[in-house]
Amino acid sequence: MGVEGQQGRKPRADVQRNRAALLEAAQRHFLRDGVGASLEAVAKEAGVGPATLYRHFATREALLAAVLQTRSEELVARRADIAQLSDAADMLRQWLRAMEEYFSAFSGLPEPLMAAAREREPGNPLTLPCDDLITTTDAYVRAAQRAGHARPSVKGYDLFLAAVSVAWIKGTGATDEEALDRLRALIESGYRGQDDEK
Amino acid sequence: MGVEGQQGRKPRADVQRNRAALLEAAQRHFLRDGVGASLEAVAKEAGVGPATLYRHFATREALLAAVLQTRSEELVARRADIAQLSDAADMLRQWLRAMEEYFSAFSGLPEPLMAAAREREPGNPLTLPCDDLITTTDAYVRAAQRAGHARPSVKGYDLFLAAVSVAWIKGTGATDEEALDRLRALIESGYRGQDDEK
DNA sequence: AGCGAAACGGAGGGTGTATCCGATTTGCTT
DNA sequence: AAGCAAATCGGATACACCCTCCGTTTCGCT
Repeated sequence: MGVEGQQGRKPRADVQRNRAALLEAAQRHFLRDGVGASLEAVAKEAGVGPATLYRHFATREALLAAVLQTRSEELVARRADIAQLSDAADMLRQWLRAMEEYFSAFSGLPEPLMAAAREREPGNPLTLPCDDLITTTDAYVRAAQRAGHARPSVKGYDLFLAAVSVAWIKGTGATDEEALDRLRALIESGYRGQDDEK
Repeated sequence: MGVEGQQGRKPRADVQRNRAALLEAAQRHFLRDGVGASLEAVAKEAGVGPATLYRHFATREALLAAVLQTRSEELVARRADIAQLSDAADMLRQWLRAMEEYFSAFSGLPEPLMAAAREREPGNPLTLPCDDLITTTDAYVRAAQRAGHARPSVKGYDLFLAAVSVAWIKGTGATDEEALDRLRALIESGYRGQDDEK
C-alpha cells in the first residue's frame, strides 16, 4: 500500500482553494439543514459551479465523509483519552457516548451511516470509518465482559446499533435530553444485566 | 363530538372511487419504495392528476395516515388479544413487538412518525395515533412494574422510543434478523433489570 | 511568454413537489 | 329526460434539486 511517491506536477492552486471552500460551505449547510442539505446551494455558497462540486466529491456521501474527517480525528483523540481509564465499564460507557456524539454531528447522519454499514463494497466512502467504529466498540465490549461488566451475549455491533439509534432519535429533535438520558440508562442496564435466559 | 348528521348532498361517486384508487396505489408504492415514494407516480397509477391527489390528501403525512388506518386497526385487534394474557411481562413484551411491526409497515415510516411525536399541534395527521400508542405503552409498563417485571424509572415513552428505533434499524435494511433479536434482548434486559444506580 | 493539460462553470435534461384554473363530471331538480 | 349549478377533475405550470455535457478558462511548467 505504498503511496505514489512521485507527483508529476504540483497540484493546482484553484483545486485546493475550491476544495477548502466547498468543505467549509458544506459544513455550514450540513449543520444548518442536516445531511440532506442542497448541494446546489453548497456549490453556490462556495462560489463554484455544480460541476466543480461533483468533480471534487462524486457523491453526497463522499462530501459527507470529507466533512466528517475533522470530527473523526476528534473521536480518535477521545479514544486515546478513554484508553487511559482504569475501569472497563467506564471505558465502554464513555466510548459509547463519544460515538453517539460523533453520529449526532449533523441531523440525519445516522441514515447514510447505516447505509454504509449495509454495503460490503468499499464504494461508499463512509463504510471504512463505520467498520472501524464497530471493531473498536467490540474491543471495549470484550474488555468489559472480561471484567464482568457486560453480558457475554452482547456484541460490539449491537452497541454500535444502539448508539446510532440514540443519535437518530436525537437528530429527529422529537425528544428532550431527559428522555435521551433515560434511554441511555436503559441501554446500559441492558448490556450490564445478567444473561438470565433459559 | 357529535357527527354532523345532515349531509346536504350525497357524496359524489367519483370522489369515493378516486380516493379508493389513490389509497390502493399509495399502499403499493409505499410498500415498494418506502414512505418517500413519488406522489406523482401514485397519482398516475391511480389514474388521476396530481391535483386530485393533493385535494384528497393535503400532505404526504395525510396520505400515509390514511393508508396506515388498516394496519392501525390490526394493531388494535392485537392489543385486545394481548390484554387476555395473564403475565404482565408477556403482555409488555408482545405489545412492544406488535408496535415494532406496525412501525415497520413501510420503510422509512419511523421518520415521519417521530416528526409527528415532536409536534404538539394536531396539524399532523400522525400525531393522534402516535400519542395513543405512547399512552397504551405506558399502561403496559405500569402493569409490568406493579408485577415487578420492570424497573420503576422506566417510562412508556422510553419503550416507545426503543420500539421506533428497532423499526428504524430494520427499515434501513442494514442488519439481519439475528442482530435485531439481540437488540430486542438488550432492550428487554434493560427495562427488566434492577434500578441499581446510586 | 507560450503551450498543453487540467479544471472550471453555465446550460440543460430529468425527476419530484405543489398549485392554478379552464374543462368536465355529478347529483339534484323539474 | 333534460338542464343547472356546484363540486371535482387534471393538464399546464412554477419552482427546487440532482447530475452531466462541453466549450472556455486557468494554471503549472518550460
